Amino acid sequence: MRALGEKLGVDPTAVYRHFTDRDDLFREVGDRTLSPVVEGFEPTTDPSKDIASLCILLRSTLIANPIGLQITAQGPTRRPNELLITEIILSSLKRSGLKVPKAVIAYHTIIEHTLGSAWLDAPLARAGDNRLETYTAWRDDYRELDPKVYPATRAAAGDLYPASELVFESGLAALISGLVPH
Amino acid sequence: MRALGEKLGVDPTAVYRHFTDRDDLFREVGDRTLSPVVEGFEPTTDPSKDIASLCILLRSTLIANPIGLQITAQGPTRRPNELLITEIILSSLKRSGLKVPKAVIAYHTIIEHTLGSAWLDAPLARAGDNRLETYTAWRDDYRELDPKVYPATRAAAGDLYPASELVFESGLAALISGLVPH
DNA sequence: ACCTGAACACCGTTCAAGT
DNA sequence: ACCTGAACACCGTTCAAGT
Repeated sequence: MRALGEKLGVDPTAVYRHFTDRDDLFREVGDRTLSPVVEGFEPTTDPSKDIASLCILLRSTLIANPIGLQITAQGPTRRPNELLITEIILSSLKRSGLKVPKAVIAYHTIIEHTLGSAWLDAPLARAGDNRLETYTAWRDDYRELDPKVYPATRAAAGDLYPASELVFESGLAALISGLVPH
Repeated sequence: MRALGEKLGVDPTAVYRHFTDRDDLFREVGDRTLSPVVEGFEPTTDPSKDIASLCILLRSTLIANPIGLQITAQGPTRRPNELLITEIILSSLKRSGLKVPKAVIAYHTIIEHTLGSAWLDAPLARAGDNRLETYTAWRDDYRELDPKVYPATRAAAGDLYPASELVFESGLAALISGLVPH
């Protein structure tokens, strides 16, 4: 709050005139950061494709600007951009032929997968270029494990931590093809 | 740290003799909290079943004691219990017939799904009994949305936020059947 | 070898007072 | 209607000093 005050050229406590507390401010800013998702989304005639492209865009947007991520774990903000994202996913699921109780489970599963992936990948993605070096260092650690205690991990060591986008998208594809009629 | 010191009847700064910093302590405690997963796991002859039961146990353990969750987002701790969980999943995937590059992607996808679900559900699960009341309050909010702007969300309002275990397990089943040979 | 205690450099937030 | 500034009640961590 002090850093924000300085950035704005204003007393740190002036913010409390406009937001009840830090989390309230974060919810508002967090929803603003989602506007590239709503604006960048391009609907097609294929509901499964729409869900996939929206989720990929949502994940990369959250990773680029993770300010809203921690607040999301406390529940839905029910603010405009978040609601529009919910609407796009639910209406796509409806278009795909899913009725309401199953569509809702599919929605929660898919959004949970997307938010979870963004949450796990955000810290490393921020690190930028040394992300690849970090992965290499981890792999080296796994390579030094005792093959008697951890044989499968030791054998897989060199292949651990592939591109996180690949992991996310392969999971997303499995979820969509498992939960959405096609 | 001050609260911990008081609990131990010791100066708050005494901890720094044994751990380099707060995160170091949390990594160690976090791995200890995973021991019920390793000890409670009961292997069968079905690799897919083993992965599912391990992940369900891991998720509920993390939710019951989420101290290690935030640290996990900064990368693997590579401590004993975490490594054993990795080993169980990778060896199950191997048993199922998956070779190394694909097995690793399946591993990351499945563990990401499990950690992500625990992260999203932990705050509400801690709230305990008013969790259901919270869900009801949220549904009421969604029911009041403008049906012209959010038709699909409005129509699904009453069914949103089903039991989080159901959401997690249906996603897990879809992932396993999509990524693991059977 | 381990712990203490003062201190540093921070936090989010409240509230009376200002303009 | 909005901002200021002092103050409260906290943080994690360091480091010289103690036993």
